[in-house]
Amino acid sequence: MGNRAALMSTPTVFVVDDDVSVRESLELLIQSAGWRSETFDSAVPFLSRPHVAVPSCLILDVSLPDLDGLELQKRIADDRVDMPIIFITGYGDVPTTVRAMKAGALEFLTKPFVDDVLLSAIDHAIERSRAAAEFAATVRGLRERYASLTRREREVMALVVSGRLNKQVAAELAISEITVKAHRGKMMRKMRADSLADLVNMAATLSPQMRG
Amino acid sequence: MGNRAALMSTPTVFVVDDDVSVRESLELLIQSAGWRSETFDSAVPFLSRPHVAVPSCLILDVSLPDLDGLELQKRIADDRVDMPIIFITGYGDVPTTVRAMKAGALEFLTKPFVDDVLLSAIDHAIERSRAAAEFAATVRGLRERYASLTRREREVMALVVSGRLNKQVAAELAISEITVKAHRGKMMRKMRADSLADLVNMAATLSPQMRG
DNA sequence: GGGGCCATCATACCTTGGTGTCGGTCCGCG
DNA sequence: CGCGGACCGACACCAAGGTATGATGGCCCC
Repeated sequence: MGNRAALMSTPTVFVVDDDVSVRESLELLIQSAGWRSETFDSAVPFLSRPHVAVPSCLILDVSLPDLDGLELQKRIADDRVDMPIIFITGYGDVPTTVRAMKAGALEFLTKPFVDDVLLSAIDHAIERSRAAAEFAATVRGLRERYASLTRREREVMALVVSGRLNKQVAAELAISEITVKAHRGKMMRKMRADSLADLVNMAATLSPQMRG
Repeated sequence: MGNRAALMSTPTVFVVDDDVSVRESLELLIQSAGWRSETFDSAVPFLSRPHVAVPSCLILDVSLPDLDGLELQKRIADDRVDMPIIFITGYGDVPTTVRAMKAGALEFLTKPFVDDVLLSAIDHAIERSRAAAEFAATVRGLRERYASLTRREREVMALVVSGRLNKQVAAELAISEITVKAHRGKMMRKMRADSLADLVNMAATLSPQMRG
């Protein structure tokens, strides 16, 4: 138990702001609060940085020399779902704030802000990042298993989770019931589902990917 | 089919704003777009108005004489989940905007705004209201059925949706398997679930209420 | 041509789920 | 006190799920 904290990797707080004095003071604040920090003076270098495998968040200035903050937010929306964004800005207007929040920003702060407000926002962000990463990993695992199914197995799975009996599945696919059982068994093993309830929940989590 | 539109009740747009000229112009705008409208000069009278049974939304001024807009939003958050809020304000500041959006506001507009922007916001709001009302009705139905279960039936349901076999349920509850079957059958009928898959989905929808 | 994968089906066997009927105890309520 | 409901359980019976073994044929690729 003693070295568990040492083994856990430290969350990273990214900062993208074109003002060097802001970067420096934020870096100091972040590191003194016990997180790792990495700063960038514009969006493009940040985008080319490889992803990290630890909980993280992004403190992002709205106005930037290359891509502005909202653009950057759009770029990483699909890409890094486990990196919540905290916006900071010198002169914030309402429409920009609304756009940022609608696009899923966790927080939107105007400079100057109280340090504690930012620190607690980071706290929340890291916590959310952790949860999002965990969920993403689950979904990734499920998608891999689903991808390993054959077409028939997928068809059987879809009908089974919708509550059809083997007999009905057989009728809808115009095959015999025993064949359905074969597909079903193989599918359950591939999905590593150890009960129908399990499978239904998996399908619910997967439902966005199952349609596409 | 011909009189179906006539039978469908018209969505209602509520307006709470202390400026009479705003109320009047909004009323005109809303009604000319084909919706019903009801206006209030402050929060309290609005709160005492009975709920409507049609899709609806609320156009809400941030600053009001009695309860301010954010307070009112808090009050109706649990109460009227099917009434999305569109904020309007003369002098909007960023922190207020953030609070409103975090609390689930659909839109936050600063006066003066383009009519079309508001109209399309109302469109979205009504659509969301419709969906929310439908979902709420589903949940209400499920909760009623769940409430009609006896304690034992609920215990059996919880174990069944977690993937346990009747045999295992019997062991965990220290009763015989045949009794589990009896409870299970009665529970399925009461819940109007016609397959295990069905029940698992119901339980997923109900899960917030099942814990509490 | 052979090996691998997929899909199909069959036979046989066992487990699990589901229902109906019947009977019993306990408890609370009018 | 009697009634209803919850809870428990047994017997019987049938439907559905699950697995093992084995076999056939199509297809693709080396």
